[in-house]
Amino acid sequence: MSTSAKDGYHHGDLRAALLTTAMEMLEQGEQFSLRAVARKAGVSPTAPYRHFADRDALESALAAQGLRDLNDDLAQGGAVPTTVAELAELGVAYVDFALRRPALFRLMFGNACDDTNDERVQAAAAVHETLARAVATVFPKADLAAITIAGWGMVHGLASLHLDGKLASDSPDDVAKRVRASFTAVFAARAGE
Amino acid sequence: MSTSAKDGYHHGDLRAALLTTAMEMLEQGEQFSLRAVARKAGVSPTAPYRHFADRDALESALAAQGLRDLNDDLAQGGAVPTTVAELAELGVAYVDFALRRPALFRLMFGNACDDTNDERVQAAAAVHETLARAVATVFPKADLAAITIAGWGMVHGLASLHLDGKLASDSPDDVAKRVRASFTAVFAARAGE
DNA sequence: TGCGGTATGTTTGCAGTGCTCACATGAGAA
DNA sequence: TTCTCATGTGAGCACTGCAAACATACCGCA
Repeated sequence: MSTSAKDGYHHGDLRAALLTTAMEMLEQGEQFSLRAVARKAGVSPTAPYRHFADRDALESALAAQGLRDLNDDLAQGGAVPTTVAELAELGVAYVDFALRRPALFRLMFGNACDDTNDERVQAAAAVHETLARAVATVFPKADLAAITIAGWGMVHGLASLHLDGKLASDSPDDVAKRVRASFTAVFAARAGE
Repeated sequence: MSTSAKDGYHHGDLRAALLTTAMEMLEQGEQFSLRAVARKAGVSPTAPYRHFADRDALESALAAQGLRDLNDDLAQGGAVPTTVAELAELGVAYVDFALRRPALFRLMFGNACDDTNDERVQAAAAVHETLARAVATVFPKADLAAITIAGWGMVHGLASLHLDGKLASDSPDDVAKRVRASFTAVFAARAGE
């Protein structure tokens, strides 16, 4: 039948329901546990184990979804940046994502991610590629790998440090300004390469 | 009496013993819990509550110690860097710390740190200042705040991304090379400012 | 020297968690 | 229609953080 819930013993599409329920809890900053997700989905405490091997598996699925969402945010508008200023806006979007969805961001980047051949690894690679494509357009003559990693690192670090309160961040606007300032400080010198 | 353990009912200096025990567990990658720490310290499961309000308090104390250790690593040798290459070695040390003591690094930077007026906040500020001093020496004419934050962000991001497996890291040497390459890619253009 | 207050450690107990295993249900193939 | 097996349930184990109430012995004070 359809993917919507049904009233009977069987749910219909519990896997999807669990994922959306869990994602909602993350967004709202609620304490996250397999049992709590099951409870909120109106199902027995152990039902999730039919769809996820363990808690890590659920978290990985959420992280993969988060990486895809982040990638969508970065590709927002569809246009590949051509100037340092436009590249900086990619950074702003990255940090903004982290601050808007902190719990999810921590899930995406906060644990070892040793999962081999996972949708999660692929989603992370897609983010990397989006950033690399942007860097390649803005700095066609530069060392692509080095600049991409440097830029990703910087943006990711700014996001983490703000998220964890290591950099006082008053308003979101201030944070965005700081991100732009970092890009300017670091990349302006090589504009046009 | 002294700070060493004693055989009797009272421990002597349980607080310090708990901290070192917990730190050992972190270093060895063991699963960390208040009860496990108490067990390993040879004391009842709830004894730690006499010295730490809750689990968070213990973690904050460990994080503060970790920040101090990191700061020591960065100040290693005592000499303030004067060239971009020497500045890059600060970055190498930072990333190296994260990879050598991953669980501790996650404690230090992985949670909200909303603790006001804490030794932890102070320790984080000390790290910031060490980095700022280095940047000020290498780039005396540049925008200190912007470059410091950009550099800290980059280094911190590289550490996090490596730690979480988002950047394939074969050997520690490769990681160090990548960090140096990032510094070169980003700061070489403005050497001498 | 003896005494009592208090910091420190213990015991008991509760609610919550991840996870396993035996069992129940019913949707869909035969 | 029947039977099978994916999907959901329930009881239960070991563990966790944390809160009382209780035990001990170190300390200052008379």
